[in-house]
Amino acid sequence: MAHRKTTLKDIAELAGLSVSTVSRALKGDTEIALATRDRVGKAADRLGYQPNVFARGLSTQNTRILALMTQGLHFSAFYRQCLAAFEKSAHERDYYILGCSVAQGHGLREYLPLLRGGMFAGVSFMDYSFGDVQVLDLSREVENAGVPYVVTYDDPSLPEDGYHIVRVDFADQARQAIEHLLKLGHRHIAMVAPWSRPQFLNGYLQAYSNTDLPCHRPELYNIPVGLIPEEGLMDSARKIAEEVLNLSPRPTAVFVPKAIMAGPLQFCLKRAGLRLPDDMAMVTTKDVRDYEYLDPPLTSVSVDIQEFSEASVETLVKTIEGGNETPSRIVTVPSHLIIRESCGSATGRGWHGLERRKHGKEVVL
Amino acid sequence: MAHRKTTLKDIAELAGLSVSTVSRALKGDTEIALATRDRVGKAADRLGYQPNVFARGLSTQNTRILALMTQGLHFSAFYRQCLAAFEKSAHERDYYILGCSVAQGHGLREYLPLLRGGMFAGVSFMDYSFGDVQVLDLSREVENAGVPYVVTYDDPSLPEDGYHIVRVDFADQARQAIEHLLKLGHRHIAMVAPWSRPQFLNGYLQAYSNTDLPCHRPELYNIPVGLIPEEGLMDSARKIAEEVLNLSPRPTAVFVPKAIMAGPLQFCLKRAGLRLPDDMAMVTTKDVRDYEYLDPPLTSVSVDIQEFSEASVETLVKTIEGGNETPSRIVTVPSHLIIRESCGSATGRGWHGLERRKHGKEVVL
DNA sequence: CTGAAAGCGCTTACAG
DNA sequence: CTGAAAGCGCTTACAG
Repeated sequence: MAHRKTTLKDIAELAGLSVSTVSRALKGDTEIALATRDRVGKAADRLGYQPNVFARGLSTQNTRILALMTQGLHFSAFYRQCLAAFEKSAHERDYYILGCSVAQGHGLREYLPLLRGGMFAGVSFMDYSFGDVQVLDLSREVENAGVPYVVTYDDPSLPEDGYHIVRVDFADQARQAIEHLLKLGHRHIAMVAPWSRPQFLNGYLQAYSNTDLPCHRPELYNIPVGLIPEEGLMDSARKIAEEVLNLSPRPTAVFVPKAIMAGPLQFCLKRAGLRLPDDMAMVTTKDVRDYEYLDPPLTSVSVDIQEFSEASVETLVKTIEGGNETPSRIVTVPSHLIIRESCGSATGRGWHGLERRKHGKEVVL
Repeated sequence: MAHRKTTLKDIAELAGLSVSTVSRALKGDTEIALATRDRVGKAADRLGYQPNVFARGLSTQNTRILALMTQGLHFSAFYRQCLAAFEKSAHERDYYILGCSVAQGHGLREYLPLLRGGMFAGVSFMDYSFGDVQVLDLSREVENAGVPYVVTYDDPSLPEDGYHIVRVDFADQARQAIEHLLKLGHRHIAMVAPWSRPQFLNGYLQAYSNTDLPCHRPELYNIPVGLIPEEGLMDSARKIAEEVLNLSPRPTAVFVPKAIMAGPLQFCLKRAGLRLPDDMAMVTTKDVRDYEYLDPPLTSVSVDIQEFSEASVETLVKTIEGGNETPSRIVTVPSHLIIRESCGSATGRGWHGLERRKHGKEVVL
């Protein structure tokens, strides 16, 4: 099918040098004469040289292959954008990244032999709940395999010491979102948050208490949702929309930290006859490009994906290269409010701000 | 972070044998005394041995890692089920499989260094159009890297010789679907097919000509669609629904080889006020479990995923292990009609068959 | 500034 | 039936 792959030896022969020199030249070792480095580079290009990842990995004990593990990767636009950003950060450090979708035992069968087989130089666990037993098992596997890892996206059930954590402050996100909505005059705000992230509720309550406004029955206005299978997205959204609309008094805004539901929920609310943003303001999290194309475009509070990925990759690479002695490291990536039109913004279509209009339409789901 | 990985040497020491013997024992070489094999197996288990993929790959020149490349992997339920099935087939042969989502140049940047770096023992190109220049470039890259590959899902623009192809007969799928619909009494049938797969139209026409029924303006009733970005799915579906419903005479059935659109299209048709299956029958392709949970459950014509994956992995592994001399191989995987309720089947809710009812409802999209 | 040599963890002819 | 040895393609002390 094809020519044998070109190796260091081929280059060495072509350039009349030893394999060791070629190896050093290629990695830009300044001990090697500049002229030599040049010559080697040219020869390598001419032969289309690409280092054999396996040989390199064996020799250095660093495969330079990182795994980004999360559940429902590729399902969520946010995860996919993260993967792309991780990739960018990894490449800058001459690492590769492979996205592994590992959810509740599923996908593990696929990656475990590779993990144990020394494939990965490090793994980043993204957006897992370490309260979940399955996830704990997974992390134990990784630990047993002797693979360095970082936990990105935090988790409350994780002790701080002994872990490398790139943290997103969920409570702060909720606080920012709710304060924004309170400032716009909303008083009854529903929240659709992941079951496993109680921090959002803390932030929600904190925002109210910061303003001295009364917080009406938070136990009802906060709607926790579990893991949603891809196929069940619209169905869940419809149910949630129903729940939101049946609250009394009817909320005028909804904060959706369960970001995967934001689009579907918006769709369902519109189908239910609501005019957005007038009848219902919306804020979500995990900002992605797609929010701009939704109607109305979604306001969100989110980490900057690139900044976040950068922090995660940097921490991971430091851990890998620093060896066992790397002190455990906690980084918190800040969250910012990104205002679009879903709360009635100035952008594009006038400022709706405080004047919420009553709607008399029949709501049909 | 963790104990050094256990190696063959560790087992050898524990069992009081040489590394070579341990290596052979572990792969079940019958030359090795059964008692020895046993002892080695026990020792390996006790130490939690897992062979280092890199060392093995280096030594055998076969990394045993396969790549399944397709665009929009994980986006489509079908692709994901395929990945799972490939995985199963691969594992039976002691291979691993990694899913790579590579679309129009995108994702390539990520996988190319790994590909060139000798990571993959083989790659399966799934459901690509080799008429596309980008795809040709990709295949050339793979070829230059000296990596064996198979083309699964066929392509008309591919010459047969010199390729290993696992083929799906698109024309036959269309013929089966349309014949099914014609038999049920439908006379005006819309088709939503991928732009890049003209074979579907051939099958469509053939079904009509087999029955001597007149085929009304196929150039209008066949609606070609291009690549649809994930975010644009519902929008596209809405547009397509509109197009279908504006055809005159209004079709009573639609065949959707662009399978990713089937669910969304069904949803839109329902939202447009149609009663399914009475007002519109539907057949699609790429059968997945999810079809069973849709309302009404979707009839489809499809290859059996496991059979298909098995054929693909088998062909690929033969090519890898057979070396350059493997004769080019073409396998066609048969397609079957899977009848559910979306054409008004006997299952569950009575037989609607020939009596199509007129509907007087307003159609709102 | 460059090269010879050992080693990463495995496999596989080749001896015995 | 088992072992010593070479080799896969790279990296990296260690000499010179």
